[in-house]
Amino acid sequence: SVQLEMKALWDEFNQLGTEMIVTKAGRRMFPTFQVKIFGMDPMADYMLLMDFVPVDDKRYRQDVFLSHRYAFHSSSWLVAGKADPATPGRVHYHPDSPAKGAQWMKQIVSFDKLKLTNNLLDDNGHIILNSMHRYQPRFHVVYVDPRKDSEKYAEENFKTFVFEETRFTAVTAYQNHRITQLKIASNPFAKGFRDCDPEDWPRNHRPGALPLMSAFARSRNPVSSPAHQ
Amino acid sequence: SVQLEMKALWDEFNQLGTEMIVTKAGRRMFPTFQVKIFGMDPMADYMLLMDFVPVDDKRYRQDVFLSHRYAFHSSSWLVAGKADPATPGRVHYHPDSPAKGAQWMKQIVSFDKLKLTNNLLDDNGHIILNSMHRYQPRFHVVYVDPRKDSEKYAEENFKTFVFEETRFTAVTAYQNHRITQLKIASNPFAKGFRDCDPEDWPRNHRPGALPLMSAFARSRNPVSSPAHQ
DNA sequence: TTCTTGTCACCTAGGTGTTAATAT
DNA sequence: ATATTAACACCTAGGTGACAAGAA
Repeated sequence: SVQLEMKALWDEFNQLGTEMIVTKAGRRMFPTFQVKIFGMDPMADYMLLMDFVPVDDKRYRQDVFLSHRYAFHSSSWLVAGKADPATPGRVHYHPDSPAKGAQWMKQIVSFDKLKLTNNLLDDNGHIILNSMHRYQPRFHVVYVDPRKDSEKYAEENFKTFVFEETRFTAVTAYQNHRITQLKIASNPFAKGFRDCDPEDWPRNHRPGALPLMSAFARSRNPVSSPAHQ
Repeated sequence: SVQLEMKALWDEFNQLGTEMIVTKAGRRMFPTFQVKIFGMDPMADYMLLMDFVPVDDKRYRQDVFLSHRYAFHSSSWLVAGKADPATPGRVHYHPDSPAKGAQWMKQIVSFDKLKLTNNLLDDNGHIILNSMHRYQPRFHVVYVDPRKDSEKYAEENFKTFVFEETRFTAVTAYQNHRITQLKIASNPFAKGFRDCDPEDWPRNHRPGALPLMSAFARSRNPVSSPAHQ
């Protein structure tokens, strides 16, 4: 059996409609797909892998409010038509594969090397997805059968686990501002975009440090760092 | 068979008398011990590991020149007496162990997670060495015998490789200034101490950047970074 | 005196959302 | 109009030798 790690965080994202950025170079997922595994044969070899299947055959587009004179981006999705041609159905093997059951079970298994791309010609082995389409991550456990006619037993030698709360829409830029804010609040690498962090602010506060700029005041050129200019 | 990577660099260090820093928290080796492996059974499982054996039973001390009025640190070593009591003889398993021969052979095997410490009570699994003592790194390949009476064959199921050019003296601070300079010149993480780097200086040069301070002018307190103060 | 320790500035390496410019 | 790209400031995480202070 398999237990999804950080389920509470996944639920929070899922409630808003999770979005995952895809880039040409490949982008990690956040939250990272992580699981605890139980009930393996400690001595047997297993391969662990993930793939991503379309949730439907639709293409989405961002919703827009039409006010009296202005248009506002909404946080909901409209169906924009039929899905684009399917992407190459790649899989991502956990880089520790193959390994013994004991190895897999003794700690959380993290797919933090997995990257998503929208580049159909990607040759880095990343997972290729269509932007503006919805996907369901799947987790597969494959028992490495030592018998030499193991192909015959392929059907019974693997097991698939699906956590619906990990569904997401692939995007090249966030569509829902609340998703952006939740990513900023929960991903350590986005700490630079937090307007304040009540949690550990007094601890880390250095009196002379430059104040964090608000998201609105931020712009690229006018801000110069004295150490670099 | 096994081939030492970066042999030219190891030779250069060895000619000067390689020194490796040991710290309480654990310090990586530089150069890193890396090998290419040939002739494994691609389908069989192997464990790869390293250990460190004393080269002799001596303790060393730094040499000093006595000039007319002053004493200068030399770059040679004097025997200071008999070795201190032996440290716990730990081994470091390559973290990918066990893995198939095919996996090990398809790329360079790097022991960059291995750390050296002088803390006899270390509980991070690091290699414990006595400072001011000389050591010979050893590399071991263990075939994981599938037979259930595999203990009987332990003798024939492993092979040890020794590269004499990887010998070094464990130190808590560098004794030979030329070793320090070679480390600075060849370790990317020490780039901050290079006085100049003719190789790619024009490329990386930013006109407004603070100039690198020379080794002599450097001191801790008078230098303040405007971004942090 | 000689060796060890802890802290520091300065790096490498790479993961974030932002933004302006460019496609479509 | 909407979607994508590429450069960027700002982080996390952690590997360097220098240095001052401490220990033996």
